[in-house]
Amino acid sequence: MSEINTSVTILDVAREAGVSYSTVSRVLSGYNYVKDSTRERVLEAVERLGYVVNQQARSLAGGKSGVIGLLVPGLDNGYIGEIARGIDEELSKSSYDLLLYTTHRTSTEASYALKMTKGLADGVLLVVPLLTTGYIETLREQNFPYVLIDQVDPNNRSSVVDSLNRQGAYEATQYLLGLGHRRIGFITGLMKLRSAEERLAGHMAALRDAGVSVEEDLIQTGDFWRREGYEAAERLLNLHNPPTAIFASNDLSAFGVMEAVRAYGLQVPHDISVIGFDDIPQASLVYPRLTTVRQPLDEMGRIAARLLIEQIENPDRPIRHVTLPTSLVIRESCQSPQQSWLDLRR
Amino acid sequence: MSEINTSVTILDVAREAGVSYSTVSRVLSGYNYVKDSTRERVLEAVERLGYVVNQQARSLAGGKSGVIGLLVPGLDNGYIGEIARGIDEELSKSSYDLLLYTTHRTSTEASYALKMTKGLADGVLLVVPLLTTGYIETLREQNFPYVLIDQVDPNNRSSVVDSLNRQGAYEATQYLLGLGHRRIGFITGLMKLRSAEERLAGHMAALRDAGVSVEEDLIQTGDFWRREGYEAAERLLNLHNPPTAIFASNDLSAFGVMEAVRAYGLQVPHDISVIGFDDIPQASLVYPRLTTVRQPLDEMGRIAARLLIEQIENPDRPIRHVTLPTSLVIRESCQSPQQSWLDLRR
DNA sequence: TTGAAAGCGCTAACAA
DNA sequence: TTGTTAGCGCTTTCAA
Repeated sequence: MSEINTSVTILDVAREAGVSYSTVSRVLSGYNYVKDSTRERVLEAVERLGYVVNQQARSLAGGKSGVIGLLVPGLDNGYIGEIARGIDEELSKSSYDLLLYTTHRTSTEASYALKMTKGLADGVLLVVPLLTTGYIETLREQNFPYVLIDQVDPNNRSSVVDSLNRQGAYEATQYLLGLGHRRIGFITGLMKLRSAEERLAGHMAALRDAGVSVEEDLIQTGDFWRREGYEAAERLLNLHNPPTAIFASNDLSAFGVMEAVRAYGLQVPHDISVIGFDDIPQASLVYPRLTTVRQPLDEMGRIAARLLIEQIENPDRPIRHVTLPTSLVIRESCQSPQQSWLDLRR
Repeated sequence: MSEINTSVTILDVAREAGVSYSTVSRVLSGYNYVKDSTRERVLEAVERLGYVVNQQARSLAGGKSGVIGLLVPGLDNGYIGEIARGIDEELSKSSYDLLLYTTHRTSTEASYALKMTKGLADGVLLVVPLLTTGYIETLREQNFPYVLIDQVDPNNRSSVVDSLNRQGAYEATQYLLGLGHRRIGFITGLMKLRSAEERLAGHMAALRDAGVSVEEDLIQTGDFWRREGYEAAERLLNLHNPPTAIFASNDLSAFGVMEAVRAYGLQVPHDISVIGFDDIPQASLVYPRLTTVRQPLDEMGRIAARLLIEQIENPDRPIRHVTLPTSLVIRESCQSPQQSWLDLRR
């Protein structure tokens, strides 16, 4: 290996400034008991040599990395992007860097999470579906700072930032009922996830409270992805007596629904109303613009980042659970049921 | 899996396995000359103690961090997201982790870039507008691996992955001309950037080659953002003799154009055709679906990541410049000019 | 206010 | 095939 390593270390700076290298370290880490003239000389030397601190060494010696880990399933849906934006925004106000891990549904979350605890990161933000919760326990036992975003620790022992899924879904269904819909198709999310469960529960509760009976056929299983949304919508449209409105458990699957509706030669919202959940940026770009339940994703990210930093800098802080409100964003994908296309076909 | 304990080091593993700790190191770094029985004993001890390697220490000692830095302006446009997806996909096939830096237009790129060279990352991917190129020189001088994405080193001494901006723009304009448009508005990108320059050049060339005279009013300055797209479109629509088509230098500003057109009570494509550049995911979600020049962003990310890894693992590799083709994606936002709304108003 | 020195956990010569 | 031993660049006692 013939690399010329031109890297300047504090030793060089020390020599240049004519002080010991621990003094340089003190100046650089903002230690206060340094004579002003010394500090100045050191800073000058730093400048002159173009010295840049080596983070690795600093973290190894100091036990802190200045890095916050973010564990997400992948980058391929607006949902994660919004959360990441919020996190990034908050971190840019601090001195923490962001180390991004995508698990790509390979269920290696646990190993990533543990890797971060070993020096790589000072804390970790988890947006990962908790399919296996074992490592959460491990993080907790090791007293390693972490915050869950949009998911819940079944044991209620973790800091969490989420939103009122159940209530959001309740309001969405209420809205559809208010428009006059009685046959409402519902496409679930990935039912292993708490949020999916809660959205379904909110929907059912709204129906129940309105005295509308629940038909099993109208509840179709989805997984929060567009494709499943499409297919679940097909199943709904193929029913003997199809719904006049479809509530998809997130925007991505709502897009799939809209596609399916179009593929059936029907129109949103004239023939079928569609409502989503999340309000990712694309929701206001699709045609017709999607009516949906807004989850303040970016804010969830921001708050989670803030909680995490607090926890890192003050380890005794008790865990916190922050739940943000959702809100119904009414756009153009819903209307009162018209004379049904089904009737027309009869 | 047995319980994980943070403070387990290779020393503990060595003791547990009854070998020296360098032997443990050998086993863990996949060194081959280890007796099978020894390897087994070590691995067992690792398992039993729940040992996880400390990356910081490993990188400090080994001179490699296993991290690739990604420097981007921000996460708030589909463009970066697509590139990041490609990068992430490629990295997930390797053993590199991704450290994400967003500069938030604070022009601190240089310091981030240098920070990464000091142990934090083994190489860096830059998607940042090169407003100041000084640090690129520094990277190069230090022989630190880096690859530029969608931007060009004016000195031609860097590895680059980009696409045929000029030709893409040429084809887009040609397409509009083919539809019969003669008054085509053009909204530039941020003109400090090479890509913006090239797209304008392609547009002009197509006009010239078709013998269509260029009117200065029809070229409006934008900055690749939606808002400027909107405002530039307004300026075009306010012209005494407005265009029948608008070519925006990227999709984001094309969305702004569509909004402006709608705000003027006009319809895309009936009254005004709109064409974009990039083909970010949203382009096929807007209404009408946007006709645009596709840049294979995810592939650019993938290739850049691959080039970077090659360069890291084989420092003598010469720099490379990969230029990917663009392609016109015809959707629904363009049509032949109709009897103009302008005429109607007269 | 400063310097000396002991690590942080690991890799990689060099010996054995 | 394995052990010994320097460091990697920095932080942080402990003394002075």
